[in-house]
Amino acid sequence: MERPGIELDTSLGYLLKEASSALRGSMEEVLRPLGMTITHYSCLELLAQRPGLSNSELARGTFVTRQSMNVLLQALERDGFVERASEPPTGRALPTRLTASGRRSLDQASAAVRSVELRMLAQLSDAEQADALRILRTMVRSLRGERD
Amino acid sequence: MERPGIELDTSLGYLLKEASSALRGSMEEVLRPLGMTITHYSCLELLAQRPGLSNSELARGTFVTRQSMNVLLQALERDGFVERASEPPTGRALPTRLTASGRRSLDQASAAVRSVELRMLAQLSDAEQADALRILRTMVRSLRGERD
DNA sequence: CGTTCCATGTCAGTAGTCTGACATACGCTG
DNA sequence: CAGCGTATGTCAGACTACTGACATGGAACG
Repeated sequence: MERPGIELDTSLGYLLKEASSALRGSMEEVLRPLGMTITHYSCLELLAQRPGLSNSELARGTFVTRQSMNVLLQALERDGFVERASEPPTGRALPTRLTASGRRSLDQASAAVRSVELRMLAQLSDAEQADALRILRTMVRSLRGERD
Repeated sequence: MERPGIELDTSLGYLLKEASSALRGSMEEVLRPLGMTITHYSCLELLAQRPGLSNSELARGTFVTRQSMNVLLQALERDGFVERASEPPTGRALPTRLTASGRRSLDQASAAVRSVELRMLAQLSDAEQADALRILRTMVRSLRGERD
C-alpha cells in the first residue's frame, strides 16, 4: 500500500496522546471520590503555589480558555474554596486566593494525585525522568515556537 | 511553607499535560481548515491502517468512549466518509471501512498532521525520540497495570 | 441445556469546554 | 491628548465527550 499515513505504533504524537489519556483516566479515578475534576484540582494546586493569580493566568496554567476558568472560579467561590478581590487593584484582573476550606480540600487531592504520579514513575530511573522532562520541554517549545 | 503539593515546574505529569495540550492545539489549528476534529481524523487514520474495526475498537484506539465514537461514526457514515456492514458477521460488532471519499479526506489531513509532528520532533535526535517512545510506553504500562 | 458473565451497539441526559461577542482598563504612539 | 492595539472579565450559545441505562449476541460453566 505505502500510503503516507502516520504509523501509530511508532508515532510519538499518538503515544503522547495515549500517555496523557492514561494519566487523565487515573487522575479522574482518584479525584472522583473527592468530588473534584482535574481542572478543579489543577486550579487549586496552581493557586497554592502562586497565590493571587487572576482568572486568565489560571486559565493559561491549566490549559483551558479563560471562559472555562471563569465558570469554574464562580463555582469554587460559591462553594467557599477560593475568594476573589471585589475590586481590581489595577487593570481588570482580579487576584484569587485559596480559603482555609480550599486548602484542606486541596491537601486531600494532592495526596491522591501524588500517588498516581508516583505509580506512573515507578519503573523509571532518575536519569530517565530527567530525560523525559528535557525532551517534553523541547517538544513543547518546538510546537509553540513556530505558531506564535 | 513546605506543604506537600506537587511542584509543577518539575512534575512530569504537568509537563505531559502541557505537551499534550500544545500538540492538541497545533493539530486543531491545521485540521480546522479541513473541517475536521482530532477525533474525526484519528478515527479515519485508524481505519486506514486497520480496515474493518468495529465501533468499540475504534473507540479504544482513539481514547474516547464507545458512545462518543458511535455518534461520530453515524456522522461519518451520513457524510459518506465510512461505510458499516448492515448486518454483524458475528456477535454485534459492525465492521467499518473507509470509502474513497473518506480516503481522500484522510490524505489531506494526514499531510497536515504529519507536518505538525515533524515540527514537534525537529529539535530531537533519533536517540532522543527512541528514548521518548520507550519512556512513554513505560509510563502507560505503569498507569494501566495497577488499575486493571 | 440453562445460567451467568462479558462485550457490543445504541439511546437519552448531563457536564465540561469551546467559540463568539461585548465592555472595560492599560500602554504605546502619532 | 486622541487613537489604536492588547489584555482581561463576563455573558450567551453550541459542541463534544461523558455517565447511566437497556437490549442483544457470544462464551464459559455447572
